[in-house]
Order: sequence, then C-alpha cells, then structure tokens
Amino acid sequence: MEEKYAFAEIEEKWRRRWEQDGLYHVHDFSERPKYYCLEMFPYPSGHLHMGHVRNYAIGDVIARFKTMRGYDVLHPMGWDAFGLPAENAAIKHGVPPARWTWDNIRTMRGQLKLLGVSYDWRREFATCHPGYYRWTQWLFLQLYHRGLAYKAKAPVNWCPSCATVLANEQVVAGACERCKTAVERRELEQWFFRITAYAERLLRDLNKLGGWPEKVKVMQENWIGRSEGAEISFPIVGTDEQIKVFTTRPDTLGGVTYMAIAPEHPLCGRVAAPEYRAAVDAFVERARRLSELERTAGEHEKEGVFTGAYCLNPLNGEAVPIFVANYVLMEYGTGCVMGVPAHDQRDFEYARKYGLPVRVVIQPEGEPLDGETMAEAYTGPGHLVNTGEFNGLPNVQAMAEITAYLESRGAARHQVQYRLRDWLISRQRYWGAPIPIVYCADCGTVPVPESALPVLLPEDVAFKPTGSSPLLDLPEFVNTVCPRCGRPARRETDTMDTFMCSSWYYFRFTSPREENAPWDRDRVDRWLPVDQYIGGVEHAVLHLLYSRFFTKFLYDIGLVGIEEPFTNLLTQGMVLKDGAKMSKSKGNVVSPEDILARYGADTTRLFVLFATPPERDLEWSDQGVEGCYRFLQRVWRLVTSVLTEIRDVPAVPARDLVGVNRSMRRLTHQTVKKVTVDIETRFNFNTAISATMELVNGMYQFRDRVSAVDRDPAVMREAVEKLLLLLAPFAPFLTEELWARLGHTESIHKEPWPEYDPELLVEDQVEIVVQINGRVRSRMTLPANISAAEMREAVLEQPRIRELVAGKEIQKIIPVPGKLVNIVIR
RNA sequence: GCCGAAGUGGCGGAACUGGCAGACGCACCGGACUCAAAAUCCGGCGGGCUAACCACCCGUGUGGGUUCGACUCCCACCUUCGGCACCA
Repeated sequence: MEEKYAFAEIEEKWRRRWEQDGLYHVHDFSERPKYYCLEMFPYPSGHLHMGHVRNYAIGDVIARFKTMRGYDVLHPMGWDAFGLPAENAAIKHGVPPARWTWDNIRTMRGQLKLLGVSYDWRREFATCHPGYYRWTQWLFLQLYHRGLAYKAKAPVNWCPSCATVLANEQVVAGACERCKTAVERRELEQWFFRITAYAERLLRDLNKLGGWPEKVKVMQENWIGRSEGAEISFPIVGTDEQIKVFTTRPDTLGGVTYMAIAPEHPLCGRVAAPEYRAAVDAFVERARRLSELERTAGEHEKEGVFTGAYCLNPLNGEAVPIFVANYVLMEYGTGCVMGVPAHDQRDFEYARKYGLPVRVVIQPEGEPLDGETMAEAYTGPGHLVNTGEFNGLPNVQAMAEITAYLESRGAARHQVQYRLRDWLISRQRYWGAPIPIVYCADCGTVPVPESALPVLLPEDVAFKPTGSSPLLDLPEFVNTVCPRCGRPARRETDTMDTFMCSSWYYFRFTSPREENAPWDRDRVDRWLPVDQYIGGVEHAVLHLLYSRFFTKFLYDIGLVGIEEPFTNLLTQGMVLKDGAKMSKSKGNVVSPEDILARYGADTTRLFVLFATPPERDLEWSDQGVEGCYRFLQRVWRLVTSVLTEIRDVPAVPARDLVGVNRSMRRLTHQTVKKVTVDIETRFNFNTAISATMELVNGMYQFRDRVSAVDRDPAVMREAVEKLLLLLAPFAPFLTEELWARLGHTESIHKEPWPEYDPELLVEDQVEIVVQINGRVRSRMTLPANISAAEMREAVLEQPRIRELVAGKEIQKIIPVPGKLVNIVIR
C-alpha cells in the first residue's frame, strides 16, 4: 500500500527537529562570505496576510539558495511594534496596547514558523521593547546634538481621525496615508529631523543603487525634487523690505509683469496699502479656510487680489504690482513668485484672468510670439527680446548671465531648491517611543542625558475615546526634574513617528541584545549592507528614504562604515483576489491560516512563488493552489515509488551512458542549469519551478516507459537527489523528509546547491526549422555539431524543400547553427 | 497634465542577445482504471479553412517602419495600472 503525502505530520516533525538542532542559527564570523537577506519586518496587526506570506516566501527562497551556495546568510525577523492600531484596540476593546501587541506577535510568530521560514529566531526583537527603543531615543539625541533634530512652529498636516500630525510622506493626495481621512493644516510646534540637509546626497547617491528598481529611484528623485535657479530680490517701493523669489527661469526676468505672494505669507499683512487692506484680509481669510485637500486636489481656479503695493524689477527698474494669489504655495521656495505670463502657463492663466500684460522675452525660431494674441505660455528655448542689453542671447546662456549680473549688484544668488521638506517626527499619540526631551522653566529645552535612557513609556494608562494621548494626564510621567538644574520640569509627551523605529532596525539584527550601544560595530561591519532587501513598493518614499537618510547620518558620525543600507531591492507585487487588493471591506480575503491548514506550508509557498514573477501582482487562485498541491504529491509518489530501487546505489552514474539513460541525465542536468540561472540572475521562481515540473514529468516517463532492465538506477537516484535539492528552497519540509528517506542523515538544508556537468547538456541531434521566406515550411533532425555549410546542403536535399524551391530563384540562404535555415526565394 | 510600468490562448504565465509564439500550471474535452465516483494515469486543447490533427491562411493592444526573419528593435497612437499633481 502506498503511503500518502501526510504534509501535516511531516511539517510538524521537521519544524521541531530544526528548532531543536538550531538549524537556522547563523554565526557572526566565519571564513565563508556573508549575505544579508532581509524582508521588511511586519507591524504585528494580529494575523499574517497573503502579502506577508508572499514577501517571506520570496525572502526565504533567496536565503536558502544563498546558504546552499556557500554563504553565511543573516536572515532575521522582528516586529515593527509601535503604532496606532494598538492604541485604537485599547480605546475600542479596553486591551492595553502592550498586551495587544505582544499577543499579536505571539500569533504571528507562530504563523511564520508554520510557514517554515529559515529565520534565526534568536535575533528577534520588537521595537516597542525598552531594550530597543532606548536606542531609538539615543539616536534621536545624536541627531539633536548635531542640530539635525529641532523643534519649530510650522504649518503641519493634522489627521483628525488619527488625532495626530503626519509627515509629508505620510500624506497621499491630501489624505492620511493610513486612514484616508482628509488632513487639515494646523500651525503647531513640532519636532523635525533635518532630512533636507541630506537632500543632495540622497539624490546623488541614487546613482550608486544599481540593484534598485528604476521605478523606486524615480519616485525618490521626484520626491526630493531638485531644481536649480536663482533667488532674486525685488525691493518693495516705499519700504526697506524686499520680496525674494525663487525662479528656475532667471532668463525671463524681463517678462515679469506682476508679483504674487502666498496667502499665508507674513508680508500680506504688512504690505497692503490702506485702501486695499480690507480686500486683502478678506481674500487671505478665505484662502486659508480652504482645507488642504481642497487646495491641493486638482487644478484650482487661480484667484488673487491686488495689494496696492509695488516692487521694483532689479533688472530694469520697473515698478511691478504685488498681488496675493491662491496658487502660490507658502511651503515651497520663498512663498513668492515672479509673474511671467508669457513664459509660464500658470502665470499666463492668472494674467489673462486679471488683464495683466503679457510680455514676450523669449523668442523662438520661426513665427514670432505676440503677447496680445498668444493662447498659452511659451516655455521652450529661444533668444531674448525686450531685455535691454541681454537681447539676442540664447535663453540658456542668459540664465547664467542675468544671474551673474544681479549677483554682482547684490540682487540675486544662484540657488538650488528642493521639494523635500524636513521630516516631522512628533506624534500626539501614546504607543510610540517617547521623545527624550524635558522642558524646564529656567533651562528651556533640555535633552535627557544618555545615561538616563530609556525614557520608559508607562504601560498602566487609561485611554479616552477622544484619541488624545493618555500621557498628557499622567503626572508621574509628565512631572520630572530638569537634568540640568534639578528643578521641577515637564516631559515632552509626544512620541516618535514609528518610521523612526524602522529606520535603523536592520543594524540591530546584527547584535540584538547589545546593551552598551545600539549595535556591535564589528558585527555591523561584517553584515551590512543588506545584500537583498525585499518588501512592498509602498515604502518607496517613506521607509526607504528615511533609512537612507539615517544610514548617511550614522556614517557621518562614524557609527557605521556604509553610506547606503540596501544594495539590492526587490519590490514584490500585491496579492489580489478577483482583480482587487484583498481587504475586509471587499470580502475577498484569503486567510493564510486556512490555506496552511488545508495544504501545508510547502504547497502555500510553492503557489505564491509559481503563480507569477515576484515583482508582479499575483492573482489568487484556489485552483492554482490545488495544482501545486498535486505537483508535490506527484513528487512524493515518484520518489517513494522508486525508493527501494535506488536506495543502495550511489548517485554517480557512469559517464559513458547512451540512449534513455543518457537522455534522462541530460534532462536532469539541464534542469539544474535552468533552475540555477532563474534563481540566481533574475529571481524568476515561476520558471524555476516549471523547470522542476518538467523534470518530474520526464522522470515519470523514465520510470514508466523504460523497462527496469534498461534503466540505470544510479541515473534515477541522481535525478531524485538533484530534484530534491532544487526544490529544497521552495518546499523545505517535503524535500527534507524525502531526503531522509533516501538514507541521508544530515539535513538537506545543509547540502550544497547541485552542480551540473556542461558536457552532459549537449544534444547530439537537434531539430532544426527550415523556413522559406521566413515562414516555417519543414523541420529536420540533424547532428548538433554540423557546420553551416553542411546544414545548407542537408536542407536543400530534403524532398519537401526541393519541391517548394523548384523553379524558383534562390537569392540567399541564412543558416543559424543549431536553430534554423532560412531560404529566400523569388 | 507630467513621470513610470505593462498589454501574448478561456485563465495565470513562458519565449536567453532579433531565429519554431503559447514552455509549465489551471480550466475544459476524450480515453483507461472503477459497479460508480473521487483520486490517478494516458491523449487532446489559439483562430480560420477543410471530409482530414494533408496542406494553406490569420494570430503577441492598433497602425506604420527596419530586417532574410520582429512578442522582442524604431516611430505614432490606444488602453490599463502605479506614482506625482499649481513645486515657480
């Protein structure tokens, strides 16, 4: 009686065994080359979803493959454990966030173990543990001491639903990235990290990231948004003040016909002439009341009012009317723009609406532009006109010359402007790492000394449904003494953005229990940078940008020796069901628990890897899972059925085999090559798996269609062993079980990756295609090593071809050795 | 609007550097086994034409081009998805 593939018992057995033996423990120092394989660690939301399964299955194949390839592979897992859902659960169900979080971690850890991912669990940590966040706070202090963490009053993004502020990166199309609520603009005093100080390096070093997808680099490039131009000063008539503008087009300065300032600009209040004051105030009031969403979503009708004031164009001395206009953003540049209607589409629209002059200063080749009649702004190249001594210059040259001219008179300077803003890291929430700062009536803002870290987050707290942080009402937390003067002082009650916690976790995995420093330098030097990082593309400008910033900062202060944390990045696609992202609200969620219970880990892993290449979206298919399950059963039946036949033979067939034994060997070795290349060079696990399926199909034929006398058991043994080794990274449990049944006493996961013999790959006969005028007309089998000339001859002798060519003039014959011959006739 | 990616059977997807389009899997159809079913095994499976799985024709989003030969390269366009969105 055939024994069934009992995945549940097999998987449980090996899970225990591996854990007992510490099979996946990796040591920090050895002679072998290192490989750091990291998947983005999850937020412990409660249960693993299919996106996690896919992410971790991909990482595990890479880690296991590299291990078999002879590397020491660091493959750790942990928990991004601070965050809002824990707090919401506390408010809703009365469960303390810490308990909720730790419970979730326990569940999800169990699920990851079920999946059979080869983590070194000794290195696990959670960012909400004081042993970790102590160092998060410590890193905050390092930034603070170097002037890169600062508190400032600024207009910030406020999410009313989450009851906290958000960083720019966390606002998507005017709405909260987490909960999709429209964010509001508020003027608050908040903590920032000066990521803008690294803008240039973050941009420049994108070039070093050859192993990153172009898509992600472009997103970061756009996010940083570098533009080069000039800052130009326009003196305001009748005052000592100046209006500064940033422009990328100093060449169009002569075409300025008005000046526009943002409604939030402090100048609005000062500059307006008395008789215009009321109108200006009313306009400013109205513009400010618009929500961020209304102001930014979609193109808006451009509106503005005249202030009654004028400034002087530093190039030609003309008086230019000053407007307040709703399309000018306070946050970018200086909050003021010079209006050049002829050469900027926005200015053009505004000028037409308010009847302002349109003066052409850049004249393209061909038909001349006319400010009176043009239908849209001209933004292309040309020669200068209406610009005095600069007339006739090509505009690109004029940019530099006009800037230089003004610079010499103190009216301008060359300027590089970024779209990137500083990273707002304060959160008005409880479940995060407290910001280690104390406010003293006498000493002001005082950092907590490093020796006093961690500033512990109190866990015995009461939650209010308002969402306001319970820390505010906790005198024993808030009230403290000033570290500097010892007098009573008040603690900062805001906590840090959780993206801060995840900006350095990949260093911590190298030495997770280190108590005297955030990490052990030797270990960081040994393991970093991460060789392969795997996760969702949604972090393109969040986590991935922040982590790059952190790494550069840490490099600058000498704590790490690398400037970029992630050498290669793989952004995996989403898991879809019925064409849409799985979500509770759509009711199209497939739970990993169910699938694991029904089919086991090996099948689950195999399916998410086989369905599509990693970077593409994956459409869930129950039937596809079924198919993978069938395949593994097929492997099981095949191997168990030949076990007695091959048990006592070595897997080293003779070299001079012929016929079926030779073909079987060829297929085996071809498969080894294909799988190796598919994994190694492009992570195409789907085609790697399909190659093993073909091998299995071939092995079935070898078993069933070749009589036992003609079959060399060593050939079968070799095929079985190589098959199991090739499948080991994908289906670690099944292959381990069958490996043991073959009589091996060491784990298959300690075996080296199989080799192939190039000599065995060569076919002696190949089928070639015969084309006439590029269309397939015939096929024939020829010796593989035949020369081009011989091929020509052989083809022309073929009766069918002779027939087709008869009476035609042969113009040309193109032989492609080993593939085809194309005959061109007329 | 700008930037980026992708369009291949009924479906997921293959096709290395320009050389047999549709590997592998799913679904479906037929057969074997079975009292029957499931499972398993074997075979078929882009469309048209046809008595014919002889041959021929069409076929990788659309239209053009380069080439002996194009899913692959070039030009133009269409569609879908993702990112940014008054950034001066």
